[in-house]
Amino acid sequence: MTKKKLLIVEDDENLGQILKEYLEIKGFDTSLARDGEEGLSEFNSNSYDLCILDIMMPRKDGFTLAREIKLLNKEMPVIFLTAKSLKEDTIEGFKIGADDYVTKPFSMEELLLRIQAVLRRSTGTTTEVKSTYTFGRFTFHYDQQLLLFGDEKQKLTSKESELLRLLCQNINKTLDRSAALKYIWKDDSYFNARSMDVYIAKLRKHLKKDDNIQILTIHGEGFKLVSLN
Amino acid sequence: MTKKKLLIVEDDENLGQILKEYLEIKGFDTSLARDGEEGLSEFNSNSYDLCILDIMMPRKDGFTLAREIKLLNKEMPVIFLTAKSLKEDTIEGFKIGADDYVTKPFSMEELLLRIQAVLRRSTGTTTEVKSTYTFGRFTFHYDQQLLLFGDEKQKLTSKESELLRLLCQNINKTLDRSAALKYIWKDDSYFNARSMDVYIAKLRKHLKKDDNIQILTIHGEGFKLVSLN
DNA sequence: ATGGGGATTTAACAATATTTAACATGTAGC
DNA sequence: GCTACATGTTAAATATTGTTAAATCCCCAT
Repeated sequence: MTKKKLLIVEDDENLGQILKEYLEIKGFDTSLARDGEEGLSEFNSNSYDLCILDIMMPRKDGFTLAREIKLLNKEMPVIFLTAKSLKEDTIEGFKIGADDYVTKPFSMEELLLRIQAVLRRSTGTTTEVKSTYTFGRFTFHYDQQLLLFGDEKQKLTSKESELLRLLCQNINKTLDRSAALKYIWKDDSYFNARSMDVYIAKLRKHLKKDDNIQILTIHGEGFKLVSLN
Repeated sequence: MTKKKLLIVEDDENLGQILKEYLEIKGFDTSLARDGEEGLSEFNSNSYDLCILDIMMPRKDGFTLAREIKLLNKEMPVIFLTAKSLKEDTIEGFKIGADDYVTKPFSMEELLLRIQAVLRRSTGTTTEVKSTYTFGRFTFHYDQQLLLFGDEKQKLTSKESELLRLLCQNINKTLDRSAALKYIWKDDSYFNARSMDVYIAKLRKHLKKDDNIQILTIHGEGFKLVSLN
């Protein structure tokens, strides 16, 4: 059995370091990021089995980061670290889909037990964040920003790729407008929303080669990439 | 024989986890949601054989969740978990259509027996929440928001699709106005109710191609999609 | 630094979806 | 029949999304 990969995002240097060392001794493979932004790019560049996120962090808080992580991988297990055991915080956390919640100060043993519990229950369900997607007669290489249709190659722009990836990652489910905007455009504003609409149009144009693939509009909510057959 | 799928909705992390683990050992395939909202979206995205719902939960209580589940699948077996054995609670529960009722604290064995009993009596009746409905000469693809009549394709809007799905799911039965409003419009208010009436009119217009299909008004209660022959 | 050229955003206008309003009709209870 | 209230119907008012093109931004080669 291979080592489980943990992503720790914690802005307190000391605590972060202690966590990392302790968990590595306990046989995990860990990465440490210092804030939400760094955490997201770390998450994007490697694949993990579980994320441990501090809530209060500079640049991007743990809740926001968790939402973005779940956008890419709904099943990714997340454990939050929080200073206070505020009820609202807890509720907000579980709304996002926290798998567990640890209130500081906590003992390393406690955290370890919770990590093991979460991993035990989520074994096998963990969906990797892929970089290649197949739907209908298309193959989409996110890495290379390339959309293949048979032997036709279509080069995509960065924004097109980002958006198509989110749609693929949520195939046959509704991709929330606001979540996608915050993820790709970093901000849900009027103009960004219009920009997104323009990109949806571009993607629809690319995808119209296959009738079985469609991007549906869910009015007031978002978009859904649907694949028949 | 394949594993039965159970949906557990319980906000107490400990109890939820214990239930999940115990029932999995007993050979069930289980999912655990932490509150009513999460429970509903879980229910919507997978198909289950039985739901075990706690009553007192944040965001959306078990009764409300049960009503919404029954809206999508009247036959879905439901077992309620409740802290107190309040008479009103029990009555309210059975009114909704509880199949059983377990008062905390309870033993795992007791719950297991009840689950098995409910499953035994409901075997085979479990109606899947489909995404394609056929009635009269129509075929309705909820996923694609598409209503087919022979080779005529009618594209539906999101709201039309949501409403038609509820009607289909309750075909030849009365769809409760208030329940539908809370489900689709998230809120039963005067204006939303009028909006719903407008959409009923739209659907009637679409459905008038087939005389054998009608949306009846059940005054003061709701609407009923009836299919003759 | 400068200009070309693709990528992205902004703008303007069109088309749809949804809600609100106004008025008509129907139903139940008295 | 009369009243109160629920529903039917249609159209106007809003809000959201679609579409296209111009304006801007950004990167890179010169």
